[in-house]
Order: sequence, then structure tokens, then C-alpha cells
Amino acid sequence: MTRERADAARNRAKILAAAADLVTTRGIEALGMAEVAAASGVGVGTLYRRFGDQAGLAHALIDASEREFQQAFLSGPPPLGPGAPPEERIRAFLHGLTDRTLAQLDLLLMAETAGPFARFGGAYEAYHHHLAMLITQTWPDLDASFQADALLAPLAANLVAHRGLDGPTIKAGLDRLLPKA
Amino acid sequence: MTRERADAARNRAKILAAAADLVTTRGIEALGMAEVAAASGVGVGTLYRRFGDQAGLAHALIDASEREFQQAFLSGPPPLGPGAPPEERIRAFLHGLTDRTLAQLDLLLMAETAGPFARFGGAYEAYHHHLAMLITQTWPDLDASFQADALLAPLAANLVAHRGLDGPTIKAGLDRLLPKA
DNA sequence: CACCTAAACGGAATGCGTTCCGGTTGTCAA
DNA sequence: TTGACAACCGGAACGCATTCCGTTTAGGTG
Repeated sequence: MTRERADAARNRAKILAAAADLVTTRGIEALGMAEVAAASGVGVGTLYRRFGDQAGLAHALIDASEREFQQAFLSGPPPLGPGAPPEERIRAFLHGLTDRTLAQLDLLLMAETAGPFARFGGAYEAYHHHLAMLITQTWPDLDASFQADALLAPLAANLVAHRGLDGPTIKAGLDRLLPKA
Repeated sequence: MTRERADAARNRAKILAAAADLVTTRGIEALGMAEVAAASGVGVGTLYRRFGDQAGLAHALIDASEREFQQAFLSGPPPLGPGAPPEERIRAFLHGLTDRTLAQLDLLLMAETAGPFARFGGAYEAYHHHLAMLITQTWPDLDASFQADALLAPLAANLVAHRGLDGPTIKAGLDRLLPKA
């Protein structure tokens, strides 16, 4: 696989800038594909080659803060990053993810809605992997993969939005889901 | 609100029969709205008046077994129905719902996919309400609503389908999610 | 510098869910 | 029985995500 061509990179930047602008000025419902294409001065075909589909575009818009968060739990300071006991890191991770989810609820909703498996893009799997690892360290006899999914599931954007949950409620509830032994 | 007109009832039956037939003979992807309309000999407008949207149609197709299940946990024999200790009923309910989910994964996938909140139709709320009640009885100090959502969330069709989970795995995982105290 | 090709481009065409609306038909009251 | 109205009907029209494909261009090669 060869490097991205210069014009392609330029267009990606133009698209992301225009899309971010659209969302902040006119809200998430202005993020139609034709809309974004027109605002960026490219054809819709270009959007699809770059981002796959609408959910991919939404993910790309979230990507910046996502990368930051991943950096934080992979190599940042404890308790989110390495150094703290695993159980504490789990709580810090879930609380951090709660804040992130609430902060970008609109875009996440779109990212989740597009396809049946849209949620399970790169970021979700990164969270799942990280959480499963910490669970294995803390409770070796558990099905870590299932437990990780189960702890992430209540943070689904559509559930959070539907119930109108707030941060403290979610965090307290998640804490009670953690195994006691 | 007046009673359903005779022709409307007749059409509802025709549509459900034709749709069920389509699904069993040609699979879930044959359940397009125009497709169903043609097979039932009605216009697409009629489908929408009757079922709201595609997710509603999928729900209606699931409805028969859904009603049966609701009957079972509301007033059937224990441990699913009344009579057993609440904690036992919770496990019976989750295990039963697991079986139901796996049995109708295709239709549930469609029902969930249509809109952001499609999942939260009548059936979901019935499950949530029932589970929350049992949780309150068993662990009075918990946020029963959140815990109910959290226990139902791992049964989301898209998660189950994506991971390819089987019954024993799900049931064992759910059991470990139940509070210990 | 000219050539070549893989990659990128744009926008028309497609497919499908959903909405709209002018005509039709049960149902009920007089 | 008849008249009137609300509910219903069909299918054309619409909006929008996604795909297709003929054209253009970046960037490496001789």
C-alpha cells in the first residue's frame, strides 16, 4: 500500500474542516453526505472513498479526542494509565469513557445508527481489548470478553440518549456492575 | 379511538402472512417494504399506516412469540413466573430472553437497526419494567432502572450477532453480572 | 522532459425507506 | 335505505445514503 496522494490528503482535510463546521453551526442533522460534499467543494464519491460511509465520517470527526483518550488509558498517568491497580484502572476507564460519551452524544448516535455493526469499529474494539485485559488481571476466572462487552453495553449512545442519563447516574450504576469478589 | 375497520384487519392479516412467508422462504433481506407490499397485494402506504415503519413490521412478526414469553414471565409457572424467589426469577428471565433472542436474531437485528431508538419499543420497556421490579425486590439499594438496562444491554442483537455468542456463553456471563450481595 | 498507470475525482444513476395526496369504502346515525 | 364522514387505500413522488463509471491527475520511470 502506497502513501496517500497529496490531493487526497488535501481533500480529507477540507472535508473534515467543512463537516466539523457544519456540525457546530447547524447541528448534527446538517451532516448529510451531499451537504458535506457541497460544503467541502468535492463530489460525494470522494467522501465515500475517504470515509467509507456516513458512520465512518462521524468516526473521523470524533477521532481527535478519541486518540487523546486512548493515549491516556494506554500510557498516561494513573489511575487511567498504567501504574494503578487494575480494578482502579477499570473504574477510571469507565468513568472517563462515560464523560467522553456524554460529550459527543450526537456524533456517536450517528456513528452507531448507520449500520448494525457500526459501533464495533476500531475504537470500540480498542476499548474492549483494554477492558478485557484489565478484567483478566483482576478476576482471572471470568469470561473477560463477555464482561467487557457487558460493561461497555450500557454506554451505548442510543440507550444513554433515550433514558437521558447523566454522568453520576451512569458512573454509580457501572460501579455496581463490577464483580464483588 | 374506534375499532379497527374490517378491511384494515383483513389487510393486516394478509400482510403479516405474506411477510412471514417471505422471511422463511427467502430470508430477512427479502423484507423490503415494496417487496412485502407487492406480495400482500396492498400499497406501501398501507404498510406504513399499519406498522409505522420497517422496524414496526419486524416487531409485529416477532409479536406472537413475544406475547407468549411475556405471558410466561408475568403469570406462568415458576421460576419464570410468580412464586419463585426474585433472584431466581431474574436468572430464569435472563436465560429465557437469551433463548428468544438467539432464536429470532435476524428479525431483531432489523428491528434494532431501523432507528436509533427502535430497540426501545413496547417489548423492551416491558422487559425493563419487569426486571427492574425484580431487582428492587432483591437489592433495594440499587438503581434498579440502570441495572435493568445494564443486564439487558448485552443481549442487544447487534452485539450478539457480531461476537457470534451462543446461549451458554451469554447465560454464564449474565449470571456473573448479577450483584453478589 | 514525455510517458504511463494507479489512484482520485465528480456527479449522474440507483435503490430503498418514507411521505403525500386524491380517490375509495366501511360504518353509523338519521 | 341513504347520506356523510372518518378511516383506509394505492402508488406516485421524495429524500437521502450509496454505488458506478467515464474522466482527470499525481507522481514515479526511462
